[in-house]
Amino acid sequence: MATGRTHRPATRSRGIPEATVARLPLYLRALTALSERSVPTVSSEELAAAAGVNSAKLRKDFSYLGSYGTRGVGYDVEYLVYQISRELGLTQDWPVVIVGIGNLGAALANYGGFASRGFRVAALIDADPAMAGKPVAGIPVQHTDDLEKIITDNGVSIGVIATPAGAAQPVCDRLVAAGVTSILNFAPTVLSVPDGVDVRKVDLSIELQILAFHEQRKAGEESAAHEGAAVPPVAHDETTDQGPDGDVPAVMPA
Amino acid sequence: MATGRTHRPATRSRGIPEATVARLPLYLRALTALSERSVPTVSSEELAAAAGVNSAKLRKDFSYLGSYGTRGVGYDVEYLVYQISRELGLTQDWPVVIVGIGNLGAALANYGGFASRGFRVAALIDADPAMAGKPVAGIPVQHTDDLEKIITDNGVSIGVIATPAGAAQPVCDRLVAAGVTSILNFAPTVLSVPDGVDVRKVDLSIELQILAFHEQRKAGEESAAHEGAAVPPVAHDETTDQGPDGDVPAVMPA
DNA sequence: ATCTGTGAATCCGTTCACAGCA
DNA sequence: TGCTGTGAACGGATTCACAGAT
Repeated sequence: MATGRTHRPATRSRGIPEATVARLPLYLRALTALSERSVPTVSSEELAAAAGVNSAKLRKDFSYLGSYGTRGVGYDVEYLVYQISRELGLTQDWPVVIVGIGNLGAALANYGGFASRGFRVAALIDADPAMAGKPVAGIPVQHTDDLEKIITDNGVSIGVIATPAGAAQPVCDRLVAAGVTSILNFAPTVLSVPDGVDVRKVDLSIELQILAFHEQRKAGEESAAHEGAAVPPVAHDETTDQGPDGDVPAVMPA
Repeated sequence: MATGRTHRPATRSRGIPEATVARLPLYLRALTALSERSVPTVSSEELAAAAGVNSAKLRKDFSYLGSYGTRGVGYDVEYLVYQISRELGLTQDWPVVIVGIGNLGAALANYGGFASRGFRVAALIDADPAMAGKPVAGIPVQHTDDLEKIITDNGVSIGVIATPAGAAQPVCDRLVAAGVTSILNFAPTVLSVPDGVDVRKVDLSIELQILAFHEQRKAGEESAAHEGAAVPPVAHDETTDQGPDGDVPAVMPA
């Protein structure tokens, strides 16, 4: 069939599985690297290796987007970059505000991955009056008082919260009230938001705790070859699967 | 080496599902807050609300740890804090090194959540000689040349990589060679590591891209009330479930 | 001959609903 | 009565394995 159009099987899926959505950025990154090296096509096997997943998963993922490959050959790199970018909504440019310009907020503001992928830091906001006007990453910090105006003036729909835990929910409420519908939360708090607002959470201490769990298990296994009598070293998981995706992070108050 | 086998032995009760492990830190945080307010017991319903999950999931999660609740009453807060801490391996204290002391590395070093939860920043390492000796968060930065010695001297098994993407794999290799077996990677790269080494990844631009996807979908739905004829607005998920919708992380061998 | 696309099988996690105990 | 603990049902995600396209 003619590739190149949003072939939309009305009967079924307009829904790409969440797990697949979470991997698209991974594929996109790998493809972008190939594109920069002017590689014209890539097989599912090669691309999967570059993205850190297995090829069956990758092909299944791509099958949700449509039939963008060529049997016997592989995928056209440029074409796939475009299709995935479009699917992720990166062909437009999303203004983002960062609230809470402490160490982490500053790091985020300076993070180059923003601009390069469809995101633009529209404003930096902090509650400390002493910060107001000070440029961070070339962008002057604005005071929290102007939050609502900043959001509406810039048409911001994505907000990043990098405040201390205690400030996160109030900030979140104001962002949502002003029209933000997607939030990336670095504060170690469970945010409550109305229906229709997405929250993703990044929590450093949680990630470390998960690592500690596995670390402890490894240490225990070294000596504990007993217990039960039939517990092989269980080398954890098999394939090169790197992705935590989603959670956790942190910023902690005193 | 493709088909990595790794039989997963029918792990008995010692095998807590990954998804559950990923939530334990969440419960622990909520419980710690309750503990600080001297709340003696809590029901699955209350604790679930505080952690941002539903109560059935929480009870199921706890059932993997053992029967720590009292029917008709709830869970003893202090006891649960202890049990979960133990399960996560937080009753011991884990020395951690942070490699790459740029904006992000500094933010991580300053992050209070470390010390408070069983982790101790044993050293900060950077490749820039100009940084050497300069204290960040009260800890003097050391040069990459001494990486191996620092790891072994401090018995470090958990490393945090906050370097630019290009430096991540070489740093990772050196960490692993020196004895590190768990890595938290903030660099936007797929790391390859030998079997037995855990890698978790935190990637800001990926999180934003996932948000952009949903954001785009929301925008599209506003006007597109057609298509199919039987596709209700599907307000994403129902309950304010903050979890990363189910993905779990990572372990990856080479 | 090679590599994609995908049904079918399987695995894992979530939710349901109720039995069991305080 | 109230709330935990858990088998069973369910649903989503991963893997398998092969049909189909080039």
